[in-house]
Amino acid sequence: MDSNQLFKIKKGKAFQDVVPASQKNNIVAAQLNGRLYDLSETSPEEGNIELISIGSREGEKILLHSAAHLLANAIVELYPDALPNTSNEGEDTFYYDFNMQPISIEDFPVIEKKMEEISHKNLKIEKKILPKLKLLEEFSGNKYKQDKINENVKDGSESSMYIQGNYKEFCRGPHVPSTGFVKVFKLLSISSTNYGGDVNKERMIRIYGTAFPDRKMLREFLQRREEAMKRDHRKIGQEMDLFTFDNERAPGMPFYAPNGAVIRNELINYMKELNAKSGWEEVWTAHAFKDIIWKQSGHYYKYKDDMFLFTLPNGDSYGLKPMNCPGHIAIFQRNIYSYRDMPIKYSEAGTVYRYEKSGEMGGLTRPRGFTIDDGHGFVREDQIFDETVSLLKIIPSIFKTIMGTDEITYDLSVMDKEHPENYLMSYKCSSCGEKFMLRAASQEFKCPNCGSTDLEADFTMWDNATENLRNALDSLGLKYTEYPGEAAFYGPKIDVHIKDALGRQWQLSTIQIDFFMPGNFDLYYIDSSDKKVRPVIIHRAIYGSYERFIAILLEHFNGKLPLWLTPIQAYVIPVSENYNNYARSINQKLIENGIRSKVDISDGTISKKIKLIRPMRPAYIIVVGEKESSSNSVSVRNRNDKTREYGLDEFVSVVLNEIKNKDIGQAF
RNA sequence: GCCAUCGUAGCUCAGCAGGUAGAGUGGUUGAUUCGUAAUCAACAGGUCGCGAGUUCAAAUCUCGCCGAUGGCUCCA
Repeated sequence: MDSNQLFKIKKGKAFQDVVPASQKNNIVAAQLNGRLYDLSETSPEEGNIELISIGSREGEKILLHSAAHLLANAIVELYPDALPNTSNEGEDTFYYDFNMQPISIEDFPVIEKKMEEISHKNLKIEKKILPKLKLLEEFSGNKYKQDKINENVKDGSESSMYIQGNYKEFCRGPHVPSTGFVKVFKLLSISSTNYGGDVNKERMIRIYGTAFPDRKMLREFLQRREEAMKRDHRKIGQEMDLFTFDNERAPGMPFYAPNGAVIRNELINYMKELNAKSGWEEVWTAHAFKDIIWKQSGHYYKYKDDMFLFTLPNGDSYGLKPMNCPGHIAIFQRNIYSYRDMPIKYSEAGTVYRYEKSGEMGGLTRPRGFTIDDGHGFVREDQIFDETVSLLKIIPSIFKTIMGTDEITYDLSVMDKEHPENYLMSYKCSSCGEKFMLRAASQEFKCPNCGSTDLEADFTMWDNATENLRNALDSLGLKYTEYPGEAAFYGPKIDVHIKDALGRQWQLSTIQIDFFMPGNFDLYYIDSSDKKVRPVIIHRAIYGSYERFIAILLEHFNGKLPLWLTPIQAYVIPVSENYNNYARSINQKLIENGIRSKVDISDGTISKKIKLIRPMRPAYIIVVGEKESSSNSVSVRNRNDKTREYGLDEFVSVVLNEIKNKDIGQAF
């Protein structure tokens, strides 16, 4: 990526006059005091400006943005009835929403041709400042633009409009100086959306595209895209024979075939190990509960449309668990606890069922039944810090071990103190002194004891929990971003994101503080002065869900999982029938050593067998014939198609070591 | 739930101006006994997602349903 260059500018001078002649085709905008300007604008003050090159991060964004406008320009020329709404830019792509007749990707060539045409004309992109009323007039035929103007421009004030040829756009800018700057672009896909993202409003057509400074970058982008497609976990899952879906009889429910069950079980076992080390005790809870528990937990009222609910012939109403916490709470409630017993920490590979709407499902990433590495810690308020630290210590090491990545980011979601009514808060009644909890936005705002509405909010619990999460992050020196207003209504939380091999961010782990459930279930422990005290629940998941995590791992590793997770660790092929027995004995020896091995004594050539087994991504393919059988050795082929000879015992120990160390790469 | 596209053999896909299905691969059997990405041959495999309609005739056209994919919304 290009770096931007610094220049001095005087007040009132046009930015474009500062651009060196040799750079005219490369510079798209200027930045002064953190604000971006079009090159055609004049500087409001004297200062140092940064010239934004088309290849820089900001430049790319401007390019994508301008490409979106180029698309809209082409669309209105080709489809005069089309009403452009709004555009947006992502990492490498842009989209533009239109209210227009349905089109398909078959129309792309024509649209792209029109875009090219406009680009070739190299129309100047001009900025015009107009008063609000004038702007509304300019866009009188487009209610979307008018809405946008009304939303963004105060009455009596002014804003900018951009003009390229006959096309005008209400926009803040900046843009590239002329349409000719957008010369390498491609339309990618089409989808639909609703105006303002509101399902009740009219449907819009969203067209996605991309643009780059040069052809090479576009080509690379398309290759990366294709690679990501090839790595789709559904495709890899089929090639490796990991799982299947029975769309007719159990839509949205993943079924693990033996190979997939291996991966799942290895991950579960690893989590069990980690839980044991950090004091999270394994429990097990049932899958079906009478609906009273979901009514008590509050899930019923909020999520009943998204739950699997059923009534038996005798009238009993049940629901499949959409969450594991009530089950863990039920276990917690079997006993009475002293403050000395706390924390009580339960964990379970807990399968939950959520009736995701038909369009919301997707492979393993969004199934209707999935298993969470769920944990619920029942803790004293003063234990939040320690428990959070302990989780935050373990989480990065887990992902380092499994995925080999250090690229982890942390989000701290806290309450929006301007709007305490959105959260479950402690209140003290000013007239009777009663203390209680209440979520003002969804409950009647009055004292449950005397009915007074003179209530005093008490932020202590929230402040304390938030401070503990913050301190936990700080004490480990972890960088994090704080998001006010993003907390759940029942408590603050920390989310952990991992970047995969394709550069995508995934939210995996979560640590949530919950003040709500303990109240719903009237949980308590006995403190040192013999009083009942409400514990706080810490919800935690590290992988998130096994299904989603497996999908992420498959795409991250392109199916070539670390050996300990690999379903077929060794695949033995004899050179001919004459060596079937030797091949069998190798296979047997590997299996006896706990290595997942298979032997292929079917009729066929080695080449063919290798060809057919490769998509299954066995870690090591072992070919044996005369040479090996006479020297008790194996010829081993790794996933990079390199081969190497090993004595049998040596190979076994190499493999066992690789498994034990959970190595990311192969032994050779 | 909404919009778009799609649903043909275990898998990948062809057939769709309407005339009741075809390839490759996998499977089985036989021949071959083979040194690291497809040995040869024969055979078996499908009520063309489900249901209705139009028609003498539907995989093909129409409608409804069920599913899948990409988005939107949602994601405790």
